[in-house]
Amino acid sequence: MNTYTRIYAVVQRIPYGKVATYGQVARLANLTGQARLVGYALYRLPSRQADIPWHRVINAKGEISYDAFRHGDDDLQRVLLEAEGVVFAADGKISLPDYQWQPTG
DNA sequence: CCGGTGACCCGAG
DNA sequence: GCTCGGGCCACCG
Repeated sequence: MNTYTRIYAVVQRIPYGKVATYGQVARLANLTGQARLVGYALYRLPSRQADIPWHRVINAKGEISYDAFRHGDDDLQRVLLEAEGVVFAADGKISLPDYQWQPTG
C-alpha cells in the first residue's frame, strides 16, 4: 500500500457528477496537509490506472488547475466534468457547496 | 544525501 | 484582487 495507491483509491471513490478538492482527497487518503502529493500523484498518473477519474479533482477554490500539465487539451477536464452534469460559473469556477463530494461513511 | 521543483493549502499584508 | 512565506512529501538530476 503505497502513498500513491491510497490517493488513487480515494479518487476512484469520487462519485459520478461530484468533485473533490486536493486537500480533501489528501485527508481521505490519511495524508492530511499533503495536498501536493495528490497533485503530484495525478500528474504522474500511470496509464494502467486510467480508470481513475482524475478530472473530478480540483483545487480548494473550486477551479481547475491546468497550468503545468496542459499538453494540448485546454479544457479537457472541464469538458469531462460538464459531461457529468457539473456546471461551471461564469468565472470558470465550480460551486463546491453543490458539487463537492461529501462522503458520509 | 542535497537542492530544486510541483495538477496544493493556509495565513498575513 | 495579488504577492510572500512556510509546510508537508515524492521525483529528478
